[in-house]
Amino acid sequence: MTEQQPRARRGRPGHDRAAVLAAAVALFIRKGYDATTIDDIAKSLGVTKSAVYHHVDSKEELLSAALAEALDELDATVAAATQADGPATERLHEAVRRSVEVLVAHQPAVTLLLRVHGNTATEVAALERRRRIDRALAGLVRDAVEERGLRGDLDPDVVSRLLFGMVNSLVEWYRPTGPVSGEQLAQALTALAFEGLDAR
Amino acid sequence: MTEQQPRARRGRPGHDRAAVLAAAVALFIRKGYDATTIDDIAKSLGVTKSAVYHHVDSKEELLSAALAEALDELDATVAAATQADGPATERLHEAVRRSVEVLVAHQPAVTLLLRVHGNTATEVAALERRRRIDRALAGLVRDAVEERGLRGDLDPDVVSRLLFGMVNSLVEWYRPTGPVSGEQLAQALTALAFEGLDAR
DNA sequence: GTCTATAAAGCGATAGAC
DNA sequence: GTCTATCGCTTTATAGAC
Repeated sequence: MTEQQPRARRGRPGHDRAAVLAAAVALFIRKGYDATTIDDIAKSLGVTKSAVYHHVDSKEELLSAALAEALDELDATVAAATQADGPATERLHEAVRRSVEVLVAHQPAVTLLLRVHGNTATEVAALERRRRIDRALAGLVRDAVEERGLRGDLDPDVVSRLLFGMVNSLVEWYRPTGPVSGEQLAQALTALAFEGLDAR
Repeated sequence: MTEQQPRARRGRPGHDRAAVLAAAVALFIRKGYDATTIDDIAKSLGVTKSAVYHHVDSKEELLSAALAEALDELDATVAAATQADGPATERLHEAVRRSVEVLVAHQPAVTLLLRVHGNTATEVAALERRRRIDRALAGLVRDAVEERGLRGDLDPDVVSRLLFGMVNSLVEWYRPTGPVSGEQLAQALTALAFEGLDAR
């Protein structure tokens, strides 16, 4: 996301690895990883398969790079929430808010992460990293319930699944270019989750 | 789901269409539709590819059957909530409760529906039916806000996405054989959504 | 950096025997 | 109801020219 536009040179496209990755991720999301062929990626860039293989070694490498981007961001979010001082309830609020920000800023990569099946070693490793993140967030919810910051009549593990299930569902519809800003979205989600939808 | 167990006959497995469908759906969920081969389905039943083709005409037909099951159930839920009498807020509560029930009772089929990409005509048609369902539920949320049954400071369309995004996320983790019953789950989800997580 | 050509393997689907 | 054998096509990936 740092640079783009291969500064159209007239004649040969002249793509680089980042351009191939971006094109691949867009197609992985639209068609699914397995249904996307190297030829699809090549055609979307206006080149042939061989040109794509000049920039990357394999199709799986493209998936791996996208998953690493998502996992690194989510790891940082969890680390911040786990290591910070203060009540667990406040740290949970912050973790939810930051998670929404990550999903908004890295929507393509996170979308792929949430759709991984575990068909290859790359995918299994990503699923394991994701499980660690989920466990850490569930621990935060438990702590918040124990310090009586959250209602105590609901199972903390179920609450954690529902809460972050709602957060993760954002990737299915939210687009930063739409009418809702990332901040509005985080506000609406935390309001729904912590205060509820009932009219006051 | 009406009958099962091909009443083990000793020797030839003797499968039927329902057994092939069940095996296929389980693999579609575990590996993804595109990554699942007819040979995978055959091997999971202990037969060869040709035996599978004796029961079904194509791989896509198996997906189509599962998607129809999910869509028929969700259509019925929406129809009940739309046509019932009474305040929209009460009908929304009921729609959420029934949606959870459908996801629990038809988890495999609904999981596939939520993962459809639109790569074939079958998938595009399923996505269109699903969009109609989502629109109807969003209309219910709007009506509930208008009659002041739900808080008015949040965008109804965003609320609808978040609420049913949370419901749909159930397919990613909930298993009827686990420690949480379907009723407990519906209770926890409606409590979170309408009352919120904050300690009273 | 991109091309043509091709190797090697996998996949959906069918034919015909038992 | 299941088998072996095979067709025809697609796909990942590589070799070598420009």
